[in-house]
Amino acid sequence: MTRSTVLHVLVFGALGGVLIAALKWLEYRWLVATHATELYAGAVAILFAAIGLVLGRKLTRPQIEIREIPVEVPIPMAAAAGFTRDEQRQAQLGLTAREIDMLEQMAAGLSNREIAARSFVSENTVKTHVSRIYEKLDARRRTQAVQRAREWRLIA
Amino acid sequence: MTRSTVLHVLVFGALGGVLIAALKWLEYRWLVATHATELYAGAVAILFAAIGLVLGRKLTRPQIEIREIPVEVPIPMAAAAGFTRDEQRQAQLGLTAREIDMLEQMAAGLSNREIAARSFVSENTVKTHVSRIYEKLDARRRTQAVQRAREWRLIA
DNA sequence: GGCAAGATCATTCTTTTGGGTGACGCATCG
DNA sequence: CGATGCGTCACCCAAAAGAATGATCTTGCC
Repeated sequence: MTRSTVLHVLVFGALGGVLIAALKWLEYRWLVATHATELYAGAVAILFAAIGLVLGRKLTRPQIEIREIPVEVPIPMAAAAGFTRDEQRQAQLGLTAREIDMLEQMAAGLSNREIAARSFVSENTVKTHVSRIYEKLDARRRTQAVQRAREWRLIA
Repeated sequence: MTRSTVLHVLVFGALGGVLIAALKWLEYRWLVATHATELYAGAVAILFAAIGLVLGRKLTRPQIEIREIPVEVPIPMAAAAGFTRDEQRQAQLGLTAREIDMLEQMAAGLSNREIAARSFVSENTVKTHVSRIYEKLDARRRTQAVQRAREWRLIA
């Protein structure tokens, strides 16, 4: 194939393309001329359908879809792990800090001996404290004292 | 006013109505004849606008409007004042209902004698139960058993 | 300085608890 | 029917807890 041959092919191709385009253009003109009303109606239809669509979206109230979204709610400290000693009542009952201390260890399930060891005092001392605690809490037993102390928010 | 007068009024009124209606009809015919295209276009416009509207409402996804509405949520019993026994662990430890029963009374601060009286059994029986509880809870003291039972949610 | 409160310790005595063992009755289950 | 689990009860012994009393020491306060 020579260069001129290639050129010819390209020229004829281009001419063919132009010809087809021209024919299509004429056909289009004829279509527009003969079906003007239908085209007009079509255009109006499309336009108004679009307008209707937009209006339909914009002007109608948004549909409310009730959906429950789980939300993390911070649990109030006081209910979770927090504890506040009722110092009011503690003072009112005349419980000393040391006694509250003993009380906590009693509640932890420690024996007098164990408390004595941990507190670096004699077992007798612990017994004295414990006895006074009973008096103040009006308890007769260890478990009762612990229960009362809990109930009255003197210990956690 | 005589009957005939009334009749005349009615007849003239009717005739007038018919005349007006006729004139309107002619006017309408003329309007339709001269503005056929506009009317056609108008009708199409209205129709398609309606179609667009309907489609816009029906075929599009509903607009979701996320609106957070604070809702009063009942605090779960378990967290508020309620208590749920860890029956899992209870079974796992092999604690019987009777033992839990005793455990609760121990926690209430009752002595073996008191528990015996309230449960209508002998003090010895209570002691047996209590001893078994200690074994199962791996406790050596009353207060310790109560503490463990609380910790493990076996009692309130 | 002296008083009151709080913490410490001891001694004595009683009560309660806890450990160990054995036994009986009653269901349930394989 | 025998095994097992549960609830019941008893007896003995040891340990822990509780009651009562008295004493010392420190600290804060008037």
